[in-house]
Amino acid sequence: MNIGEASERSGLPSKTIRYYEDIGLIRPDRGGNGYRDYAASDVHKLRFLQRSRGLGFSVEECRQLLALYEDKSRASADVKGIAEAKLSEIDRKIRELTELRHTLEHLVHACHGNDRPDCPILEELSDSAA
Amino acid sequence: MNIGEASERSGLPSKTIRYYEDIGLIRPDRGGNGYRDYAASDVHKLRFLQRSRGLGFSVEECRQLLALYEDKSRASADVKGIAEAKLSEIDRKIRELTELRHTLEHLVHACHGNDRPDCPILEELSDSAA
DNA sequence: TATGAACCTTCCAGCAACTGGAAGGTCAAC
DNA sequence: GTTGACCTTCCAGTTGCTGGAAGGTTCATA
Repeated sequence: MNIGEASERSGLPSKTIRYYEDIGLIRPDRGGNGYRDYAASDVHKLRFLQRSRGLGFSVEECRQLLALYEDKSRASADVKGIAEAKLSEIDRKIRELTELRHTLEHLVHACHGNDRPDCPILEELSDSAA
Repeated sequence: MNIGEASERSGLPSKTIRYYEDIGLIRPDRGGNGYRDYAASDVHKLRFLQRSRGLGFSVEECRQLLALYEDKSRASADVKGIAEAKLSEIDRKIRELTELRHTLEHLVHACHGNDRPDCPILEELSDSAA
């Protein structure tokens, strides 16, 4: 499939997809006309990149995560080590997002007053340092 | 407190803290010597920024999130609207992270073989489009 | 009191990860 | 065969930092 369809299916702009090719994250085939030709597996990788980038992983981290799928014959200690590091990173992100969610939800419920002088959540936040 | 301590407490490099001031995210006091002077509330904002940036929110989105705390007298419809949009965004991120976690965990457990020719998770991934 | 380390300041340059636009080739339909 | 929606490369600009130079401040120790 052409880049436009790959873009639509992956949720990434064509520009970004070409950029990912530039930096060696994906290597689509080329048709006789010079057009990039994406396989279904390419789209999966692109979707994967779209998600992990959106979740705050750097491109280099995404490259590592991607390698976990692609590099079938890699030394398993390497793979395991990287994967486990990423797993705890993901767990941390989930925890932080959950906290952020609670804070925000609390804010919405507690501070719905229109011209309320002080917001209770602000007091709370000022104390809950950590 | 000076920028060094604010950096330590917030987990953000001093450089980044100054940059956030440049683009108007925080406005610390200045001492007679010209040094920036951070209050505890500044550190809370910085920690908040550190987290939300790490979770894939853009600086502009962080500015909005921050406004939810700071802007006590804002029209409540605005605040609620923004907050609710952010809440569903956060929910999506949590869902995606959870999926990513499962995939990765599956990979670690299923593909621990050293020179295993094919990895079952790869087959699975190739099908589970969505 | 001075000297050195460890802070802080501004400014400017560079990098990461896109993003937009120009200039031009391809393709399918009418 | 031409129009419009694709695609191509290339180059410049933006965002969000990040490093380094050049210099001022503070504080402990000689």
